[in-house]
Amino acid sequence: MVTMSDVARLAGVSKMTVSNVVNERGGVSEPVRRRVLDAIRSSGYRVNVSARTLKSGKTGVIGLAVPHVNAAYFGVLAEQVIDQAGRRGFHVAIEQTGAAAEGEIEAIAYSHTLQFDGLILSAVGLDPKDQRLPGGDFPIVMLGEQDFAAVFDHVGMPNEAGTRAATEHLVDRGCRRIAIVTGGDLSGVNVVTRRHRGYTEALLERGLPVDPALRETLGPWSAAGGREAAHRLVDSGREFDGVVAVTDSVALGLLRGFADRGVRVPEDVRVVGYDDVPDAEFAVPSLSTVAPDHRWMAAKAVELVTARIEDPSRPTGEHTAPFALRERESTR
Amino acid sequence: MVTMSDVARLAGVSKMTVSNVVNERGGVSEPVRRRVLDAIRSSGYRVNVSARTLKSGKTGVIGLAVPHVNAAYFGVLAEQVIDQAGRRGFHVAIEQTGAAAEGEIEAIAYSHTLQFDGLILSAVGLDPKDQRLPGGDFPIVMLGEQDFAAVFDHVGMPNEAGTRAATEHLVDRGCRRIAIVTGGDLSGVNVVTRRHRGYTEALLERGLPVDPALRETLGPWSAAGGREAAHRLVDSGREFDGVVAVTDSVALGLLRGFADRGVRVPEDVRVVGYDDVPDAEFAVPSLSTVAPDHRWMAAKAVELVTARIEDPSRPTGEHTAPFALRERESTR
DNA sequence: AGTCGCCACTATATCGATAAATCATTTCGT
DNA sequence: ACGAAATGATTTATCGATATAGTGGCGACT
Repeated sequence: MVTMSDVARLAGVSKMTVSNVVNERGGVSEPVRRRVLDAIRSSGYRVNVSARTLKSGKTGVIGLAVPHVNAAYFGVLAEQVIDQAGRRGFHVAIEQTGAAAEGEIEAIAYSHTLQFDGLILSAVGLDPKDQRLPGGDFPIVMLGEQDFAAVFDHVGMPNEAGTRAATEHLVDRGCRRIAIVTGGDLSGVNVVTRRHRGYTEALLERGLPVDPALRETLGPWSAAGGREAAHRLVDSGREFDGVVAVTDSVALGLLRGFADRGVRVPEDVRVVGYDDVPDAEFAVPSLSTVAPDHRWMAAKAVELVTARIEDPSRPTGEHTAPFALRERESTR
Repeated sequence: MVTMSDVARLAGVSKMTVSNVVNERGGVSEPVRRRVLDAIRSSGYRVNVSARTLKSGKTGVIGLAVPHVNAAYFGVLAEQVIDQAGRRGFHVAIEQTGAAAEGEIEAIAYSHTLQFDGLILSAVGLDPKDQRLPGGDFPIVMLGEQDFAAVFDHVGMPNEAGTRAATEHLVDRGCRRIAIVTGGDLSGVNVVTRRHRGYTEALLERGLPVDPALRETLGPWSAAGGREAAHRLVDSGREFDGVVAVTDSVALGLLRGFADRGVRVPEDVRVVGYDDVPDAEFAVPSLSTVAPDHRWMAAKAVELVTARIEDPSRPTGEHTAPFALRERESTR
């Protein structure tokens, strides 16, 4: 392995000068600079990032911790974050938390040990009051779900507004008995309750009753879960002409489940999802959905985490992504 | 920041003893071990990975470089690799290459500087003869696509066998004019030509003609590309009763494109894909597809890269994943 | 002339952990 | 009972880069 000393010897200068050239710090005359660059090229030298990190305390890496890398919305997010971080000279390392508080705490702890400069955490299991949460000493941006605004920066989705728009859209299309397929923790303030509130508010505003029987809960927010929920909705004989799904994965599962039972979408039932995953556009029927601006979210998250890396004492803030309602075949 | 020396002072031992406790190296008496562990707990000490890496030369991190993190099959792969690597005590850092030789070379170079212990590279743009490729000095496992078996370990997909099985399946279902939707480099030996060969071989074996007019090419292997290909196939008036798609993404696009034109699947045309992405099962109609064993591939790749990390001089090998044909509604 | 300031570069001391060598003690074999 | 081996802990010398202080030389200003 070629070290900086080797290059220094080759160029006939001190290794500090090599360091200055490598890091473009200036104060090096042009002929010497050229000699050093030549020596670097001919020796095939590469900086040892561990050594640099050890001395400087900065890694140039931002951690991105998500519930499952194998989830539809994750790819969109990761791609944007990698892109945005790259523009600011940061690399991104991806962690998987398993959608549990355990894993999320682990990711935070690991961030310290691996010495990420900052962490973007898409937390779903973590409670804002969890005692294992670190203080404000490490740059963390919470993404998408729970609201930790008091302690950390938070980039959230338009949960209530989005679901309200989705529900209103169904009403506008003539739906009168609108079901909601959701699941998880229905107490406190979180994604589930917020999206649920958007739904009830829209119904009340439009003068429609909120029927608890039209709330179908599911376990994992997956296509498989959605499919089974659709089966239960149909098989139970409940009457409904529209469904709001908590995510697109679930909505795509619903489409499948309705197809299993011979229920036509949108003729018999209209369906609207949330996320605008890539597949939503290509489903049959294509899926109407709430499309939060993922690019905006990624850009904001990276902006916040890099800002906090530079100035750890800046005040935290709460930011909500804009969204659009994509009207497609499933509500036509 | 708490260092090992701080812990040593607190426990009244040398820092080497602390190191021995932290790394479970043994040779430490139980009472001293306990004292050190207490000191670690009370001080909140965490090892500094940069320092450890600098000295030991090992990072405990395996790089996983893929074309786009935002691709259907990637999630499945990444999840498996993370899981398998975790079992062996490695973490996984994900890189994005942008599906170009440039990015792939970059990923390899970066692996050195970030000092990954090894790299699993899903190369699509790189030529096996590229001069920028490093020698056998760094543990690299090529995944999925090109065949670099002479220089690197390679875990491949059953390209020919899989597509042959898919094509034969269509024939068994009564298809006689089977189109193939593919794209990219049709010369040399790569995914495209291999899958294409599986298709032609199956047709010839079953005594069916190979009609070049039934080969529809596309640009990016995406759902959007598949959708457009379906439009072209239908609008051109070519007659066909089955389609083999080069990937599931393309196949899902085909389903969408046929729906646009009122072509029924499987009644009018049967469709089979390749990959068995999670959505294939939930599409309407659900997609018949070649399902390479992703878990097997991930396990093998991790096994190979860790083996080479331990013994860099071991001979390279070529490994092909087993597969299953999932028969679903699109060919029923 | 003196000295102040600047420039280009060098010397030295770390950053935090660990491999290898060393040093006390015990324990053991014969 | 004495040397050999085993045990438990410490010392020392790095790993490769960089922050900081320092050096010599030269022009400029008073």
